[in-house]
Amino acid sequence: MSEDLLGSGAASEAGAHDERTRRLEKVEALRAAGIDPYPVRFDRTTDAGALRARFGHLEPGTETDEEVAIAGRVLLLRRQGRLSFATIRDGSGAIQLFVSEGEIGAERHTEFDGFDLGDWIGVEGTVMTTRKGELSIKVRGFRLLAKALRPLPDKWHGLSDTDTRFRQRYVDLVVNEDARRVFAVRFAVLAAIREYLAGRGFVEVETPVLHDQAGGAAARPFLTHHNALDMDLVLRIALELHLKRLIVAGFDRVFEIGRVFRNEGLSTRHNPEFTMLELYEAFVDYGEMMTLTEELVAHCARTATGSTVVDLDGAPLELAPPWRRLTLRDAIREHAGVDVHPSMPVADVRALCDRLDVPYEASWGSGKLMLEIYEKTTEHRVRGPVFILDYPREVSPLARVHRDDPLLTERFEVIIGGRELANAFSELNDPIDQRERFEAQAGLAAAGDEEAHGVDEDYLRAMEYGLPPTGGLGIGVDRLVMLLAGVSSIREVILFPQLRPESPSGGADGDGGA
RNA sequence: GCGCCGCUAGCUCAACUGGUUAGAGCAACAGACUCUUAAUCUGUAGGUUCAGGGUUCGAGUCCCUGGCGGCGUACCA
Repeated sequence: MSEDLLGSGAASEAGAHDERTRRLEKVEALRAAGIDPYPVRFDRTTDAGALRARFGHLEPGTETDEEVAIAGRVLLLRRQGRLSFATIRDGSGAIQLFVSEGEIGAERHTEFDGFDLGDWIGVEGTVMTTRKGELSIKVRGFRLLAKALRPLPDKWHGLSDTDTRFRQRYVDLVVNEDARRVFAVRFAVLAAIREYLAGRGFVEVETPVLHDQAGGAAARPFLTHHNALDMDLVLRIALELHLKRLIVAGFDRVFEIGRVFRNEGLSTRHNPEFTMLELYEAFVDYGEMMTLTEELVAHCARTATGSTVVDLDGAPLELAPPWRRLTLRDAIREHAGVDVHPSMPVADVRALCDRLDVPYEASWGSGKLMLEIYEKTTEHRVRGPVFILDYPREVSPLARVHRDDPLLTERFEVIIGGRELANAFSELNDPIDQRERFEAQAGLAAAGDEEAHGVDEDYLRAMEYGLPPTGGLGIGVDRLVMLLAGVSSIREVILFPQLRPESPSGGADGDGGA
């Protein structure tokens, strides 16, 4: 009978076949002996972390009367004749099992030794420490909770092949301590953001992922289709326009932490779906957004890592406020040695681009050229943290015109380690101005710019009901986590990053975009 | 998209300038062992060297095509 079992699943992975076969035979043997290898539940009384917290300071060689039941995955087995040690781990940490033949008898001890690395087991016994002081559970009873059929990777080296690590993240997280650490940082950052914003009166909301029109950012969207309505939809590329509708509705402070989707290339800094934090606060301008940003990031750093100092490219970087504030114009002056302003004639700015070796397109105005000069000469050299202020109006269709300069907007980006971490502005709340900006964007779209989008009439209608003065902020959560966890690839902070399909099937995937 | 680099046992890695039967640790299997902790010790088994083609007396190694990945670059308000 076992032949059928063996033939079916493992055929494609001949290498693992022997080990898998062996374990399948154990499953059959257990069933034959009336033992369910996949029982329905196990009632544990504690976990490894709680035991460590409570008994972590027991003297070596201590025996207690504390009876516990605990469950975990077998990670290490040290069989030593009539005494066995095992290390199991649950969600809170690892703990050692002390399994003595004198305690449970030869037959049960042999059964215990039949467990394989990777199996889930539940045990009961008493808390003790070994002579060397290792906190352990002296096992009185045990049972298999789930038989693992596949062997875990090398217990010391773990998995190193990045492809396998990302495709089989469930294995990566079992065997690679650093992967677990990075995601612990991520989850702490998310909790810290919510805690900080809740403390300041922000309400967390959820807005649609399926949009009938892309907007709120410059990016190519993913396309999809709703069958019942027979209409094409796009996956959102930003949270912005719905959140500002909610400010119109009368929410003073809202935020959303949500997935956005951009149909772009993959890199160490880009995944096609990623997590944005966007927040909007009525009656304030981008000045308050700066204060909020530096406090929020410092709070996240403290909560998730215990310090406001992170390692950036091998050197410490202080994230505690206040951060330097520098206008875009001054930043360019500082790093590129030229003075640019959107009021300059296009020909003059083009001449500067030529001099600085910055490529450009004929359709670009002075504002876009200015931004391009910044991005090519300055941004990647800024270590930060620094607020870069006052971007050209031409490249900021949702930001309010600067109070002192009609060609600029009240907008800032946060740069840390040469990368954009946040983007914020005093929101544009003049519906007439907004319509003009949308129409300019629509013109670009009509001219072939696939990242520009058309006029969002419903958003304009909302604005016509009155959007109060508002400050808005967007933070790339994945990049924030990268910074705080000290990793250089966005794939390290996304549980299941986008990869090519595993099987080289005869792909009918000519153009993924459409 | 383009360029460079990589892919060897289940896992982590070796294999000189193209040269004998592709090696080692972990995992596995058989055995010893009641305070180990990457347990240790003895023995055994385990390979389509990513795939396909080519050059050569001889290919893990050189060439071509393809697959997957990494890095860089392009793209990325």
